Amino acid sequence: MTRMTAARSPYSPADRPRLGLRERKKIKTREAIRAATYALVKEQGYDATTIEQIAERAEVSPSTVFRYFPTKEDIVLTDEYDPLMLEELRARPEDEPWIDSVRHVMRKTLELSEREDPEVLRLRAHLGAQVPAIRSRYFESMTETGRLLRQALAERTGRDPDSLEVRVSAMALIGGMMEVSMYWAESGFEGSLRDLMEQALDVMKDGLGPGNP
Amino acid sequence: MTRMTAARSPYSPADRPRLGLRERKKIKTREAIRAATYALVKEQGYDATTIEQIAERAEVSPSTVFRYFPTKEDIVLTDEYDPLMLEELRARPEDEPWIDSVRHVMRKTLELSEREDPEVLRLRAHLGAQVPAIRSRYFESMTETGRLLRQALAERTGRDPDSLEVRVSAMALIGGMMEVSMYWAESGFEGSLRDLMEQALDVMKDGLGPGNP
DNA sequence: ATGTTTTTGATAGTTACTGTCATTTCATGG
DNA sequence: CCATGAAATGACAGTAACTATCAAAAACAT
Repeated sequence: MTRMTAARSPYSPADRPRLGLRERKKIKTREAIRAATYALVKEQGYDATTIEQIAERAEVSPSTVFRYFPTKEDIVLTDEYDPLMLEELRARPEDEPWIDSVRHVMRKTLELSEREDPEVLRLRAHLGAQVPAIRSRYFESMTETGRLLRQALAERTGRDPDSLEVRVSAMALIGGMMEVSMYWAESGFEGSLRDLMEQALDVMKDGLGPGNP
Repeated sequence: MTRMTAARSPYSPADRPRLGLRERKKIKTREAIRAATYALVKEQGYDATTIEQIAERAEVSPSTVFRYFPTKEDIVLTDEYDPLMLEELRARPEDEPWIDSVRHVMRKTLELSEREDPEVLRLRAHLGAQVPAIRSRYFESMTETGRLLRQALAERTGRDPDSLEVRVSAMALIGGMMEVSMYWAESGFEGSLRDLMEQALDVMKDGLGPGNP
């Protein structure tokens, strides 16, 4: 956040339109749609909430909702953490074991997410555990995150990012992370997600061999 | 298959209606729907194929299609291997490392599947790689398979099947297996899926640690 | 053959999503 | 401040996957 390169703008120092009215409105609309969705979902549940209701509460037309989000699931799940994670990942030392890099990146991302909006993280995990459609989309988006991982893993181990080994390792990790989120939601959000995630990483690091302790 | 407890039936030994006309028709309808779907998908692609077309070709009404399969994706993906896998898994020696048991079970299941219908396995992998909706459903069904795995893993390692460790291990493995299928499809079905799967299991067994070789 | 139960098909409805086009809203140069 | 171009919006019509309901048809039991 606050990553807008403020840099000397052509405007006088104090006042800063920075974003045109159009852009600001777009952001507001996006937020309005998301907020409306979160509220309605909390009130009625996900399935019972229709796009029409969301549009009404957000004071836009249904068309506009679809213009901002391709699917209903995306309204709940869309975020912008991937680029941040990538940045963070690149910042890690070259010789660090990749799984430790992942650990750091995840920790940072979760911290950030929890600081910005602790509700959302929980709602997502909860819906991911309950609603199949959401879980699916959730998995898809983690798969995309997994692609970033492949890149990093390949660089660290000097292997082809498209090799079976790299792909399987990355995806196994994604699967594990996914399950952590489910576990967290299903156990009523006891304990911190970060701690659970670190435990999970320990398990996977040591391998799924014999008595993987 | 052929697990129907044949036991002394009230019929004379030679002739065996065994399944009433009703049951036989149901099986035939089911197969007709599946066959129609596979054919149409091969001709036109998945998205372009509608339930109406499927119904028409299978010579049933759309209602009936939905009565047999809850979703379009299920027509493509539904199978009955899970119970077989469970059986197979229980047959493995108690003291075998669980991941080796998985290896054997997967090998057997893939052999069987390839013997019964080599086309289907490929079509599924292909669609899983191409069509998001199918991939999602695919993942869901593997997740269910993962639950069986949890049980077995727990028994072997004397841990709670609902513990984070067990759940993460099982799901990581599922993620890895999922990726194997994608890999296979994306590389044009080169090599045998079984070999790829075994490679993947080796990778995961050794752990996702430092330079997981 | 007849009464019962199961399966089917027809029909109507809901909802997520797509495509198109006219209208409105912002941006910009004079 | 206004005219002109560009972007965003809303209204509308359409598609397709599903759901629910109910009467007709098929299989079963006696």
